[in-house]
Amino acid sequence: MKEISKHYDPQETEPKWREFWEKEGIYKFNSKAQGEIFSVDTPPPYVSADHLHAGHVMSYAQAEFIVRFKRMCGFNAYYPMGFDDNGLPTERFVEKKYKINKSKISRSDFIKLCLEETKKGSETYRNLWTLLGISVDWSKTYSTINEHCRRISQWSFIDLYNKKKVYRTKKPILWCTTCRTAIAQADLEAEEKESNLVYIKAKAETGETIVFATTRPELLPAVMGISVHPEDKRYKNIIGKNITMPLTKKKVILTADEATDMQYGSGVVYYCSYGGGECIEWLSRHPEAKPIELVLPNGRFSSSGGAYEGMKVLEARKKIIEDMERVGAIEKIEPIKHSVYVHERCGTDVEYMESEQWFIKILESKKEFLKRGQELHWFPKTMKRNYDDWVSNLKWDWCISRQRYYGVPFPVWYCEKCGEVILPDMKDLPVDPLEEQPKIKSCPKCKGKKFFPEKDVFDTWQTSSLTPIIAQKLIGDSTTQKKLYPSSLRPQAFEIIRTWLFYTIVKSHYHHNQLPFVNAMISGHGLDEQGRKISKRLGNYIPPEKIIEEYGADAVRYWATGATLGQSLKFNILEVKKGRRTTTKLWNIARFMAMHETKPKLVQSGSQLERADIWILEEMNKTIAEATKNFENYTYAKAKDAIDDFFWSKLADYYIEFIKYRLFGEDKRSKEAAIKTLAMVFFNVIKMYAPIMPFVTEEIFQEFFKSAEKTKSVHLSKWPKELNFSKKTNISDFKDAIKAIDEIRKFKTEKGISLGIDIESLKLKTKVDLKKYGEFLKKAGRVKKLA
RNA sequence: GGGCGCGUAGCUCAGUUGGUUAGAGCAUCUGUCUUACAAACAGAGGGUCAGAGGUUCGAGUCCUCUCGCGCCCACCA
Repeated sequence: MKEISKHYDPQETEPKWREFWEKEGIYKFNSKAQGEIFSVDTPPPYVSADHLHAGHVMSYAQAEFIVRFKRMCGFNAYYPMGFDDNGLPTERFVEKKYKINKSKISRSDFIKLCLEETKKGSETYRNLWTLLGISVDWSKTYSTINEHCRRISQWSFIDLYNKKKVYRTKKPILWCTTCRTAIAQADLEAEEKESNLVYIKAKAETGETIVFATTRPELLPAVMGISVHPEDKRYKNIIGKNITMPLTKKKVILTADEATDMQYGSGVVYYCSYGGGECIEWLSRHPEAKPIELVLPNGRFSSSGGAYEGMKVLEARKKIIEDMERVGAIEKIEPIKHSVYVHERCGTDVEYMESEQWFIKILESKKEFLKRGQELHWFPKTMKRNYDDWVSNLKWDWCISRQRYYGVPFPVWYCEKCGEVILPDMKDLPVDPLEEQPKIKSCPKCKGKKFFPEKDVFDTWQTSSLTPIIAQKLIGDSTTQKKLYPSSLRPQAFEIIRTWLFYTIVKSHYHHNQLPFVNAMISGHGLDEQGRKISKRLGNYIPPEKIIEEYGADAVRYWATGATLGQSLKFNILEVKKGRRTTTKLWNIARFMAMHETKPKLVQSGSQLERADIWILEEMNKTIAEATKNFENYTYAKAKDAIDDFFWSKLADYYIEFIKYRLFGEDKRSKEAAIKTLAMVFFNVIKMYAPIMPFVTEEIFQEFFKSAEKTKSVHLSKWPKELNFSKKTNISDFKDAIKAIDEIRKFKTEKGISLGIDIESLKLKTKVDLKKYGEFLKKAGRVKKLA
């Protein structure tokens, strides 16, 4: 027998198996392989996340436990990998990294930089995922900016256009003045901010002074109207009268509007274009009012701002308050805290402005989306509430056009003469209308011959909402394609339910009239050891590569297994260390087993099994049942606990001690039964740990169990089933024997006697059938006489 | 303001449909190099299960309220 090293060293073994898996294509998808397909709609991470940390590791590892489990259960796993590398996240990243501004660089240079960063980013990911042993099929990858994805994204747009789910219109929209683009409701984030509620005095034509309160006094030049509640007695007599604004001297009519809250401020509200969603709603009830374009796309005041032209919003606010104070138009200023919407990518206060944009209709189908949410299997169930809340509260159709550079272009031209929308042929996709002309020679509507391109690009989610289709179409043959949609599993984090998950359902509903995936597994966040969010800014993380280098990938994965689905998990170096110790322990048991040469041909019949053997086999069966159930429910933390408990406390601490006297004894039958049982049980332990710790289990499998199951890798071996063996011997009283063993151990420990030393005699307090267990207790407990 | 989740040993958490002295790991203390493992093993101490009230023969577990923490959502100008 060749020499087996005494210590398990992940640094040495892990690279070996990484190469082996890659070379042998262990995780390669084979459409002709047996087994039902289990397909994963892997989250394509933003490649702009150049600082990968434990949080990333956690969320991807968690999904991966399930894939490995399913693979061992005989499913044909389809586990591709994607990278989300277009749109604002990448642009923002490049802008920050190179300190550039979109307006000061050419579009093509900018895109070039983005592509470079994208490439670097995906390599960073691939390296870490490989280190971690994430079992994706690296021959099935996509990036959301590549041709494959552009084609599908543009196809989706045209299909929705044909289905009348997409429209273009000019209306007030959400706008980010920093990113200089329209954004969608899902891109908003509420932020609690300090502000001032300014009470402004205005003169009514009747001579009375009327006071209204606002947090946005700078929008005074864009005032559209002013309202009170129709029942408000204080103002009844001046409804319908002219009100003159201070400074601008602009006159508006005081209207009655039921939406006005009599209790808030002075009970008078002024509406301007646009102070917020409420102004837009008010406008829809008061068509007589005229919006004014005050804030320009760059965040500065237009000429409509008069004296404030060219100022940024906050400057103008300061100045206008000063000016009003000077003319005595301010009654008082109350400091308040209120939540304002900011753009989640850059934190800028969101403006509302009128603009022409493309939208996907979502408001009209809320009910259908809620129904889809009901059809979906949520893990954990409570996450559905999150989705329901979001869908029910939607207020805007999905704005998909972005006035940006780096993204999938709209496949759209317009007729110069009549403005007709010209779309390409599906077969010509993807197109870049900035680079090419439409194939048709003249406008079908007006026969015009000149066209101009749509310059906007898609919202990044317009493409990533199609990942199940993108993944499906990576496979060529159509028979397999059919089996790949919908995906079996969508693993993702909770904070993108309202975006990625929701938008994917929208698309699938419109395109295919079905769910895009059967199960959704929602993970929480990885936090730092104090429970704070991990971020580059706080620097509160150790690079995962460092941790892997020190403790091994298995150990890091072991930590990640500890999370409850949907809940955040604090990073805990002690758990990583525990993982490391588990690999060592597994290795040691393997060595022990190998000392007693055996082939895990495993247990044959019950006749030669002794009570301890039956006990451990029954415990093993319970553990297999428990681990299987929990992996199936995605509660891998519980699966891990069950396996840990069985392995450490039952197998290592008891069973091995129970059989030592037999392994070193004379009775060949008894020895054989013990060896076989040990091999059987340990083999199944290895298999059960395989999804969690793929490296050490592979090492042990290749070294000791290869002959037992004719597969190339433990990861292609069969997930353990409960073992059938003769249950003729009733061992329900074996727990008394264990209690007796405990008593013997306690006795020796308290006397300071080594457990390895035989003692002369002991009178047991534990009630145990000595006729049955006397011999066993004496030998396993190392006591010469028992009473 | 609404919703969801959490609050159990010094720390991190398990506690299934309510049922005997509330569990684990780590940490602490004591002992042991036992023919796999001292990166281990054996043992010990440690908890008014956030607080109050209620239902019940019986509550960490169910109900109500209070306090604290986290998250999601919400146009109050």
